[in-house]
Amino acid sequence: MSRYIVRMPGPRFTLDRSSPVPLYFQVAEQFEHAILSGEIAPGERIDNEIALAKDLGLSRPTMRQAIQVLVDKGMLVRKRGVGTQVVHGKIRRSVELTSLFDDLSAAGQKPRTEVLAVGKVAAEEDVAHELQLGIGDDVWSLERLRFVGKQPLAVMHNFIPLDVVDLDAVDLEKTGLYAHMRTSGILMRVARQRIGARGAGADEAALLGEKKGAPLLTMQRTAYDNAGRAVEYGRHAYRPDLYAFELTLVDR
Amino acid sequence: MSRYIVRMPGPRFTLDRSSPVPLYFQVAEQFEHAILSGEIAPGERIDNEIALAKDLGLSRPTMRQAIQVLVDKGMLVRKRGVGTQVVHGKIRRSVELTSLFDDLSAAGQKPRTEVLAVGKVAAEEDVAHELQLGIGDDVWSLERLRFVGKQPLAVMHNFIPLDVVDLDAVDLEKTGLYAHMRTSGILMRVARQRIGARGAGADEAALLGEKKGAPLLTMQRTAYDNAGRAVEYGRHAYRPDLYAFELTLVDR
DNA sequence: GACGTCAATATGTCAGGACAAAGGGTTGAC
DNA sequence: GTCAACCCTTTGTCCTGACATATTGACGTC
Repeated sequence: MSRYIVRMPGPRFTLDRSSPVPLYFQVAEQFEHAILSGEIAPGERIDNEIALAKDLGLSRPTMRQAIQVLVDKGMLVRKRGVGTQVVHGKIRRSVELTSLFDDLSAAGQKPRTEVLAVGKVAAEEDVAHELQLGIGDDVWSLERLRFVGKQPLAVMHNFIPLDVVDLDAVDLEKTGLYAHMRTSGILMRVARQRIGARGAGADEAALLGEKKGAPLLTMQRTAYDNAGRAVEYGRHAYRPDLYAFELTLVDR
Repeated sequence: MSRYIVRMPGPRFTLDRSSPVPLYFQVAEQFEHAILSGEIAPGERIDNEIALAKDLGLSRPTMRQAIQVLVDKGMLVRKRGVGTQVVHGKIRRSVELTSLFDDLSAAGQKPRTEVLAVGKVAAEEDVAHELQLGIGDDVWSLERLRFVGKQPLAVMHNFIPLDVVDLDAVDLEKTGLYAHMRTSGILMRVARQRIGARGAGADEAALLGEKKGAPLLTMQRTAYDNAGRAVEYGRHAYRPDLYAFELTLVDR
């Protein structure tokens, strides 16, 4: 195993060329850590690509690729003729292709799920349209109520084509829908989301402990796999006092 | 001017090497067009990078860069050992660093803006915190009401540090805040958004033609420039029957 | 002293080549 | 007939090298 330790003006970087982790990614990771820890301050300029590449024993394209990762994350900004500088230390993780369950788990909370109904139903027009099926075709319908602590947080209604997964023998109160789909070999690559708001219906209000007509945050999501096949369509409603969507935008 | 016309299995691509537009971008644009027009169908596999590069008279890195642009947009998916295929023909433009004004203008609508109040106010705690200022420091405060057609769509309240722009001599009913900031040399590169919902207050309700307590879609945004300086903080409320946020997520 | 010009600097773009790794299909042994 | 081993295809990673272009600051001229 060849292992280089490089000393730089600011941080110390370690490269492991025997690792399966790509070199550009190793560099990006350590740069990110140095920025997040404040070792490199926002506004500060980092060394130019050529010098960095030379110091680390890398080629310039590889060094550029590493920097590009952080530029895409919105942590660095490049300016031709000037250099590359740190924009902002604490970038929140951008909205990703994860579920509320994942989000809460990552936040260290203990989400609880109550399955209200699972079964096959005939697809209504909008469901059929989103899932690229015919109207009236059978699809899985899954209604769940999500709690955080003891408080009801969201009602979630998902529709899934029958040939994507089998929901019969699954304990969806424990695994989470997305986790189950992933372990079933369904790889979701692209999703379209629509975030809006509306007043709570009577049934939703009862489930969420709100009054009828109370404002709810809504999200509709259609997820597609590698082949462009629609594999999931969900309509969710969140209590706005407990949940909001955060995202970081980067202009490129 | 050298101009090559290349014939391919599917589409015909044109490269202009004398153009200031980068080659990889020219290729990406034409690929995108071919996909959006349906010339290349979703699910279809495109030629491998090496063949494409050869056909177009480009190097493989340049060809890869072109494909990468569309992968980042979520239109193409790469699989090692397999190939690159079209995921989804109609990707909506992802949420970008633009304003509602830009969005509506692009959609061909005629947005109208009514400035409710402009002036300097002492920053409250949350405003000061978001803009990295001291509590009580003077900031620009701008309240506007946005119409689409004759219908009120959103109330927008923006706060801007005094040293970023001068709002006194500006006709904000015509230009739009973001457009004015751009022409003032303010380049916004990163923004953090938080999307939620709540009930309308009495004043908002009156402005938007809704009842008090009616559900509103809310968005808070803090925008930063190249140097990581906070240049704008906005609190907006939208009528949910007229507006929603759409975004496309790509898992990478 | 003001202004235009030029050089230094740094990123942007592009070429061409090499090997590694993953996925899928084929072939072969049992 | 089944399953493992092998090979082919294609993308992933990395290298060296070169020129273009935007920005800044220094220098020189007027």
